Amino acid sequence: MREPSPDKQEAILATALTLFTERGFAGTPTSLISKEAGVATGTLFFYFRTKEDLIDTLYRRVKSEAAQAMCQGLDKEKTAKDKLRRLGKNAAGWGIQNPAKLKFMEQFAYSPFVSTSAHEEGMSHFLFLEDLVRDGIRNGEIRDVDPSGLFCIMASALSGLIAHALLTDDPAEREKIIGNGLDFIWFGMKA
Amino acid sequence: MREPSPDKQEAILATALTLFTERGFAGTPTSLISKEAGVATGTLFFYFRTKEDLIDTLYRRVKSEAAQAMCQGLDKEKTAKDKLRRLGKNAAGWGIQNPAKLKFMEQFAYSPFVSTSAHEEGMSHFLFLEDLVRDGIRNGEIRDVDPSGLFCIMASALSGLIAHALLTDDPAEREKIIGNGLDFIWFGMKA
Amino acid sequence: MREPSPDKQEAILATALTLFTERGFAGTPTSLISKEAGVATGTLFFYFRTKEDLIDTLYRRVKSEAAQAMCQGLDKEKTAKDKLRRLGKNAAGWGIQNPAKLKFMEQFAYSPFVSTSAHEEGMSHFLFLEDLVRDGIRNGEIRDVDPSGLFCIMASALSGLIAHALLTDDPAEREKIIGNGLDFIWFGMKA
Amino acid sequence: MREPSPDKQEAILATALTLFTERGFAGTPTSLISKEAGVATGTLFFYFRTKEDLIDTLYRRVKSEAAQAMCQGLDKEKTAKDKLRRLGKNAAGWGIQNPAKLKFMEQFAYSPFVSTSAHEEGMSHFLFLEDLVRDGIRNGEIRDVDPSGLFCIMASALSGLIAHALLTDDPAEREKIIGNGLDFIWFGMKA
DNA sequence: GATGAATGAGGCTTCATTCAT
DNA sequence: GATGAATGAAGCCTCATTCAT
Repeated sequence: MREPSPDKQEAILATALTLFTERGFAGTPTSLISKEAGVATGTLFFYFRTKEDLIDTLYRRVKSEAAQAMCQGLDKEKTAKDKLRRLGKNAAGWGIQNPAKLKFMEQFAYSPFVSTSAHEEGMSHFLFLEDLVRDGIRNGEIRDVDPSGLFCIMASALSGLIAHALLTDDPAEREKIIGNGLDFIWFGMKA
Repeated sequence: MREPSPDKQEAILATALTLFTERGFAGTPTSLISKEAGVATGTLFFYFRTKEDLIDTLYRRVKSEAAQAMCQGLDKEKTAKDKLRRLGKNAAGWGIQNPAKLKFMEQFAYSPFVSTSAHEEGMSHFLFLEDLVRDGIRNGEIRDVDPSGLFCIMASALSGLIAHALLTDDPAEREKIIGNGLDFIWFGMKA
Repeated sequence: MREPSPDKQEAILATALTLFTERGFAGTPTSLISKEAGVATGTLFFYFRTKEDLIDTLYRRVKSEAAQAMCQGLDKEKTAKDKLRRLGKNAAGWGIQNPAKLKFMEQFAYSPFVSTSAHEEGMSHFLFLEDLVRDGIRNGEIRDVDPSGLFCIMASALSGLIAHALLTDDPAEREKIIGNGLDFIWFGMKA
Repeated sequence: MREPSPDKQEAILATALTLFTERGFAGTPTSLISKEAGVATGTLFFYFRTKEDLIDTLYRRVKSEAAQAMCQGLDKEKTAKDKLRRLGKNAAGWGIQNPAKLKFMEQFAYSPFVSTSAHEEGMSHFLFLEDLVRDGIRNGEIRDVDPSGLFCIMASALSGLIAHALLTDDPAEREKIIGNGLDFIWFGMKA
């Protein structure tokens, strides 16, 4: 029990995720995090040098987890259309399963509290998406316009879509919303 | 803004806008705002009861200004397609002219520092957009799916588009990016 | 009363002097200083940016005051012998009148809590003493050896002398101790 | 001292000596001492009950070692003059060989971090010096004034002398400085 | 003997806000 | 209206010390 206990570190991270999304970064005292996580003040600073270090670690993790969730089964799809649809479904599914993490990502995507390096690392996990768009253009499935622009809009649209899907609790309706949203995105992109 | 201004309230608002976007809300002491605005500490609290009151006022103003900018000449357009295109151009144009205000809006769109009432008031200026989508569906120009979903994705896509257009300094290229982006959105929506 | 009140700053300095000598620098919380000085926590940091700034200011003041006290009437004396004796009496007199300041000087003379620059400034007030020794050597009153060495030993001896004189409360005995001590120093220096 | 040492207690003491003189007592966390000494945090507290206990032990040791060094060959000298000169040379020699220990002694001579009892014990090793002065007075070699006053000034002067000798690296010059300084002291004391 | 994760009191400092002038 | 000295609650973080392993 006195060996490095991943439990405490995990408890701190999980608590911080919730509190940061609920109350914002500056609105969440480290003392509250440690109290809610059931550890002592000092313990938080044993695992994370500073409060910034804590949110940075959290940001990297969440971004990385989100990226991984989006990739599931992506290589099984052949066409760009299918890949994008699978991607969109993965993203929507993950976002709906992990609304706190999603909200955290959106809230801190432009936050000055997250270090530049963490922002960059977070971004890096999603670069493959741009290649995906590029490939679709090359083989004629997707409209031949600036791929980074397409990608950027697609990402924004997807995020809006998930946010909207989260407004309902009915799985069937969600399914429909997501389907319609992915149609929107695909019609916007296809050649 | 950094010179002794005849209108101290405006100086405070302008300075706060810049500093909040550059350093975040909690990262910006009111003392810094008053110093940069060239007024005394107490003066800020004469015009704004609290720091929250200041950001709230700012938020309402910026949202309202953005909404007004988007409406320019909207009633001159007849079809939903033309209305949406005009709208998109207005939005992109305003965002590019006022990047600080745009960044401020995005950064504080989900911020707990802005009061719920300010958020609601901000949102209210954009409700007419949903009607616009609804009308388009009614007359067959726009795909017949849940209008609020369409609107939500459209807004997100537009925001991503502007952010992307801001990355370049070349007006011609911007024009092209915006054109492509508006195409994306229209193809995603049209019947 | 809301105009810059030298009273509060002075109260803080006086309280800090006492507490630092009684309890050491690190042993004295800033909260204790402000409480004893009758001001709020924040007031201390309004007048002194940091705790280090406070001790630095104190150090500069005390050193400067001590130096000034030692110079009193020095130019009225003609010979090096008389000058040194007057100097020694001044020093002893000041030290006995201001034991807290003296203790403070000794305690923080080598302290890493006082900045190098404050140490240097403090030292600078006493450089004239070395010239005094140098003059004495030149006119043959003082032994012709390295003046900075002589000065250094003289200063140490003087400090030990005052510390010893402070052990008694009887003014007459003090007078004798100081007289004997100054003899010691003079016999050690004279040609 | 910085390699894994067979004797951890000694490693801790040696490291603490250096760090305390370099950074002060309060400026040196026990965690830093144990890290630099190459032991675990807990190990320090196995050998020393508290941080105060550590500095106390160190103080007693250093004072005792210094006293012992000063006594070397003292009984071989016959006259008070010779005894004092030998004493001075011993002290200067030791101080120059052990500048860290000397600095430590001076820095903590009045420190509230060192317990009263350690201060007293440290002082006790030097009491024989006062007897030495007393004997010199009795047999007419030394001026007949209060012996404790003489002793006190002598000690201070000696300390200043060593500090001054440490400023140069040239052994020959040091020799001269020490010689001159011991002359100063002797002339100040002799009958 | 030795380790180092865990503790929590307490330190320094910031900063929104007030109010006498 | 405007000022800025003054306030004190509250935040982040350090660090001496413990104790299960």
